[in-house]
Amino acid sequence: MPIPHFGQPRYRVIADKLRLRIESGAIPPGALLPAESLLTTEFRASRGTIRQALAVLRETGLVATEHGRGTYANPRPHQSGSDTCSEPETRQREIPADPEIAEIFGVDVGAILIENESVTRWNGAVRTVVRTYRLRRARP
Amino acid sequence: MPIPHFGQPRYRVIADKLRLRIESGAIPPGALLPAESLLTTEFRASRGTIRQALAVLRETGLVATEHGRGTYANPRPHQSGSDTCSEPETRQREIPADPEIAEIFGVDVGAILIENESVTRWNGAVRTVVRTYRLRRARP
DNA sequence: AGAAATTTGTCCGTATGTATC
DNA sequence: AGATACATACGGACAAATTTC
Repeated sequence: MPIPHFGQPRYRVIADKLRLRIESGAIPPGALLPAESLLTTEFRASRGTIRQALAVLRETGLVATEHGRGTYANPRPHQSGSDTCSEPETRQREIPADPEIAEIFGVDVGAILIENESVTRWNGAVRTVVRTYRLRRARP
Repeated sequence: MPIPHFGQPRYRVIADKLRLRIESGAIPPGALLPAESLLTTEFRASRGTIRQALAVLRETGLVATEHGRGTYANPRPHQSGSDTCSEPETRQREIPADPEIAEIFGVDVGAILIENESVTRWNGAVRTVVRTYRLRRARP
């Protein structure tokens, strides 16, 4: 028996309540949200509705979900005093295409690609490595 | 009787097929996609799965849906001239670190990294491949 | 103007697969 | 190996917006 949704959809109401908990600090950054199964009993909603609510928060980047682990609040640490985020260290080089990336580009294995690499550190530790590949090609 | 989802989830497969129809021009910009009820019969999938596939295309801006009307293809080409730039096709996977990237992160070779890959096409041809690497969250 | 048909939106319940602990 | 947690998928029901007759 579906429960009617007068006015605001239930999943938005639930999303708002969860957002309030995160923004108020009741669920601190990095902390795990209650499991979906718990949220179903707390909000008396089906799991599909709970997942819809979490999807809203995920789209806005307020939470991140990992398979088998759970949903974390505020995965991006906010800027605060002593944290140091280094300027990205970048480099460019030319490399031969391995079989996998050759197939993506639709070129022969070993074809020359231009790779841009950007390394970002956080408090000294490498946080992300971004590599961009493109074909070396004549200018249009 | 739920159908198991080996490899690619069904909704992603369906989303890819629909994207192909749009990018190939089989469904021209501004045109209506088949109704969800039609797609269920065509792809032999439940409506929920169809809606999940459409949600993928909606997130990338490839389609827009209006209540009571339908789902429109490519409402805003947002690309000047005759060039067509597809929204990136993304995927996430876990890979063992090769010696080079292991050194960057300061981890052992073979350590598991999370790789996000985004492929952007231009006029059908692959333009850029962006790969972002990060460490898998350490156990709490 | 109004009723019916169409189409998307929301919600429920259930079952099973897959990843993590 | 078992328990826990998220992911995918099915089917049904009703609500709300739009179009059609």
